[in-house]
Amino acid sequence: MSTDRRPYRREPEEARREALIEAALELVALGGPQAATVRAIAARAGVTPGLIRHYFATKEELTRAAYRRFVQMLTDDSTAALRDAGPSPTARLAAFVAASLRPPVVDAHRLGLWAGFLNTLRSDPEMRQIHEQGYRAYRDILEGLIAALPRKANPEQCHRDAIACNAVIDGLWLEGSALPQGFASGELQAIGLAAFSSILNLNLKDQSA
Amino acid sequence: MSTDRRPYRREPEEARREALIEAALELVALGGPQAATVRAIAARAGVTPGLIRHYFATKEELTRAAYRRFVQMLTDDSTAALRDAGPSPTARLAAFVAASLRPPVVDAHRLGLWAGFLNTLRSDPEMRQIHEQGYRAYRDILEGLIAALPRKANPEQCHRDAIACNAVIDGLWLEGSALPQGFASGELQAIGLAAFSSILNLNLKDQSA
DNA sequence: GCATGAATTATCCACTCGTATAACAAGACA
DNA sequence: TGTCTTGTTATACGAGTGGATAATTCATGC
Repeated sequence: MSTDRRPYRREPEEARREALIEAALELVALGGPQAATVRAIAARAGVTPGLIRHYFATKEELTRAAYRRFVQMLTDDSTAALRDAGPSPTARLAAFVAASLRPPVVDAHRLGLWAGFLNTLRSDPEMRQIHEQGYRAYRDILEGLIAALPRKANPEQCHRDAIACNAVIDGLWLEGSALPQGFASGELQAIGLAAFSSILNLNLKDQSA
Repeated sequence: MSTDRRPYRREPEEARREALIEAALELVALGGPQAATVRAIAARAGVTPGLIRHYFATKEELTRAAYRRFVQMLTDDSTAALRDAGPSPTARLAAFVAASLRPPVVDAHRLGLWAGFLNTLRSDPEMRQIHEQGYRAYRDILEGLIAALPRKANPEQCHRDAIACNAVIDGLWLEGSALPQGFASGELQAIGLAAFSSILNLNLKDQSA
């Protein structure tokens, strides 16, 4: 008798983990954490449910890995712009801000993810820790860029400025992600640069890459 | 034998509906939609699960009623400040902005609610409609306040300004709600008023109530 | 070819969810 | 005080889902 078993390919470990994490993130973004069931994740990743436990001891572990990756993505995409930026501190900050306020960082999908995970953080302390690490890392980068600016400002001032600037980015990010049609191309970045200029008392507007 | 049945009081219809809606909102805020089960809602409202169907034909109906109330709350709390504001258009706008950027509108609880409902909107068209009605109502109020300002601006300009100003409020709201400790008392409102002043090219900062 | 372990299949068990219904009693009204 | 209405409780169902597991099979590198 023919056992019509589903054909499959053996993938390298990293690729599989990757695919599972990716699938989990997509599901959370689309339907919240309750949509990211083991079965749904497996289906979306193109494998069968049993396989998940081959790579992750428990579903929580997968969830955490997914969230870790999400947080990482946010900072990575903003930081990537720094590589191509010149040495000028002003230009580097401008590039960072601009990158944080355009796709793929600004994206409805990511907003959905963010919202989906938000109240997961309340219950799971480990998730919360991942969150806070990521948040701090992002703000530290921003604070470093601000501290390098050619202006008179002591460390405390830089710290407070970083908090305010971070708030501006977060707010604009939310707005741009929630209402993609509300802003013309580049408008969000222009608003952000203007706000930074006014907070930091210098001109970033002509520095954007 | 003694049937130790739970003692209870008969409440007026409105009070019960109110309590159930309130309980549902609290649960969504705390743990997302998946936490707002019929049983949990009933427990939090101090009744037994069966009662819910006495007031709401289905759970969806309760969920929608809850969301309707949430959306209403957001605009109501901002609009309330208009009642005590003077007749000056500038002062009225300032009062509206300030009210939108302080508790109880700015509140971690409300952010949790907002996030919890976000990806419910995607699946349920009726929920989406409630959302859009509420959003438009809010922005219409804002646009009305802006149109009343003593300045040279045609309706199209007012419309675009309203969108931008709305974005500022939303962004700051998010930021203030997510990081309550990040802002001193009144700081958020000050930032908002400054941003409005710059967008609308007039001075709102000395108008706040 | 053979051994290895990645991937499949099938199933379990517990639990939760929303819903339905019948019995009960609180409070209004006579 | 007695009776009626209906708000409220209690109980249960039936379906479905959740994550987890154990055994089986076959793709692949050596």
